[in-house]
Amino acid sequence: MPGDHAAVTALKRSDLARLTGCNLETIRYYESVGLMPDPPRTASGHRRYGPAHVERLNFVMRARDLGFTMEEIRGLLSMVDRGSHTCAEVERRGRHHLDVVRAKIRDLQQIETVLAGTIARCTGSDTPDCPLLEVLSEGHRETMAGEVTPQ
Amino acid sequence: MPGDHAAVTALKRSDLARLTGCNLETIRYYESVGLMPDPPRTASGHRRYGPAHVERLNFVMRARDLGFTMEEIRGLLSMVDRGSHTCAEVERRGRHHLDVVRAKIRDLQQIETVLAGTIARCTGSDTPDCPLLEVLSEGHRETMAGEVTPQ
DNA sequence: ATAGGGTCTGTAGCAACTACAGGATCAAGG
DNA sequence: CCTTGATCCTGTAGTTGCTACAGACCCTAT
Repeated sequence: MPGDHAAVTALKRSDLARLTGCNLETIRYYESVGLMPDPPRTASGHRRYGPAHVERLNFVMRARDLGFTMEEIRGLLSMVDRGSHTCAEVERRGRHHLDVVRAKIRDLQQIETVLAGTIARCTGSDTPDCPLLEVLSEGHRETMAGEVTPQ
Repeated sequence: MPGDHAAVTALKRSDLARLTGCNLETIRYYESVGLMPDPPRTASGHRRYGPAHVERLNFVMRARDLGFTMEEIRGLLSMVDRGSHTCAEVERRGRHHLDVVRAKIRDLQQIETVLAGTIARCTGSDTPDCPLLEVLSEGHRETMAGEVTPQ
């Protein structure tokens, strides 16, 4: 009789990876950093996951897709886990993250402007003279893309 | 008689850092990864820099400000060092980088759209119900911010 | 001569994974 | 029942682009 009742719905790590699209190793990583709970194990030590783990991992991956840092995700999850979350607090954190995203967009747009404008002056010829190299060689740093948020 | 003729214009690492605005440790790092050449040393092993090093470091920092990866910067520099660069080739690499920058902008704008739209539905109240948490809990990953370029 | 700075090296840490080595275990076929 | 190949386990190293520290030198000024 292979497997008991509980094991019928139990998922191996590879199943969880397949179901969520998450990398196999990343699941173990999320476990090690506390984003995923330690799952129950078989007698021989193999992880067994249930529907709750699928939901949890999907939450993490969707937050990741929205660019939340692991620290932010950990914060959101621990609020939810403690049941101590309010819409106001989640919104506050969301807005903060939105500010960060918008700052990154602005930085990248600044880069795009300089880069596109410079490349537009390129001749595409086989001569060594090149507007882009000139900008890199003689441009003033402070007018290019001021101290950018770490990507 | 302190210092010979050559040493009059010689810069210490801290001088180079101050002149360029580059972090002191980063200079050594750039040296270790081959972006900066090994500078001449005093008898006791202290690095001494000249104007060429200032220019080189400024080039690296401006390229960094434009979001070029170290691999790309290395490539540009080695072309210039060999004197084998052409505007056409530099432009090609610049355009490639521009494509990457634009892809990042698109990804972030996608994130911004979802995030801003979701947060706009937040009530800011002390209830646990929250549109953002709902999106993270039940949203479909493929409609959020499709497989993003690694930031 | 000595006190305080600066410099030297090597190494560890950050985010957020990804990948491998080397061993244990599972599941299916013969 | 046993073998074989796939999967699982753990720990650890690599990635990018730095930054920071420890502990040992060295340099300069008083």
